[in-house]
Amino acid sequence: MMKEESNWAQACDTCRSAACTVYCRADSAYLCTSCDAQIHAANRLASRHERVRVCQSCERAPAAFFCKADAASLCTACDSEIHSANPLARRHQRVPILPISGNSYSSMETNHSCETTVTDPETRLVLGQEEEDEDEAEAASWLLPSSGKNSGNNNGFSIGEEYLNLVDYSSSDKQFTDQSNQYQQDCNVPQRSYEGDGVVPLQIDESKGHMLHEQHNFQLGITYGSSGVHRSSNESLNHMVHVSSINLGVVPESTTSDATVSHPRSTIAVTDQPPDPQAQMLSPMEREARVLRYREKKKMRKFEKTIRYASRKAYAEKRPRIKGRFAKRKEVDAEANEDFSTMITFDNGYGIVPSF
DNA sequence: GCGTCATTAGGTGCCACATTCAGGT
DNA sequence: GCACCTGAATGTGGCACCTAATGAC
Repeated sequence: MMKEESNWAQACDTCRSAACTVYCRADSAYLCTSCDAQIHAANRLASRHERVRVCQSCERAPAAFFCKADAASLCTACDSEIHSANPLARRHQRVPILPISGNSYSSMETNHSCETTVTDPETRLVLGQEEEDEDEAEAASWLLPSSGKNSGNNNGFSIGEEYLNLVDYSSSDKQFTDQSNQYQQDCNVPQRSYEGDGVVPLQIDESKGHMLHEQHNFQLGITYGSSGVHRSSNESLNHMVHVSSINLGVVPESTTSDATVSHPRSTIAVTDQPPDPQAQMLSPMEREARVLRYREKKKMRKFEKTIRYASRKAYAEKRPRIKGRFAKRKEVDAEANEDFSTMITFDNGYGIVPSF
């Protein structure tokens, strides 16, 4: 398939002028936000097309997972690449990205922010557009222009042997989502475990939750046991909760629970197509460079701390501390008095009158 | 529906400590 | 190449108090 020349991102199959943001499985087409909204709002049938967000790293393949720590949607290849880089990255919790259906971007918002839930579909669309514009601008800053990278439908990473894993990964991924769905149906809890800040699958039976996470990790090619780094799912999850909530600057709000992913189905088949041969031309150095740029960008964007209440900040700054911890004013006063009396005694010993 | 009061959850900065990483031997 | 040590870098917990949100009336 010939694509319009673009230096860095998969072009929209419809307008061929904007970078694609979603992949429509029914149409087998990569679409930009506006075309997606236009096409899938045309009629009821079209509105039921399932779309998945395009990988934010390579921008060339449908995203399969959302990394909560990095706040990024990643295709299987990028996910595997990035999260096998180091032990810390391995701990990032990723959840399967559910397809978007209907003419809204609610799932995107769910995946990419924990901000106030917008119920109005039109407003959602606008917000989605703004977000996409930001994403596009962001992507331009870290994606490398490389020859022949806009000619395929898949991710731009050389996968080679990895692809073999990904095929299995992809097929088993469906198992994963099917099991997840089955459980949700059994418990009548719609997508509870994918809730905004609720990184920990709160209501999942321990054995099932463990099984699901183990399977997920297995699919991602992550092995904990052999290196003695094995952690229980609870342990790792608890760890990730803190990382994600602090490092991402995600501020839980009262409306967070409303951000539940609402897709009735969660079938994911994002690696159906074989990898684009040209996309495999990227050297390991280029891949690493991309990953590094991606991480840098995410770090800059997400690690900024958000101050919601300046008044609280002001109080916190004024608040007395003992070894960095907030201290009770009484204790501080008592300590100050003790110091004061000690000082007086000490000073008096030398016959010096303290001047306060 | 509106106002008042009580209760509660969560946000805030800084430091000590823990953990991880890199480099040297 | 491996193990061990050391210092640097990074991540995390915990504290008290105040405010916003929430519920009851």
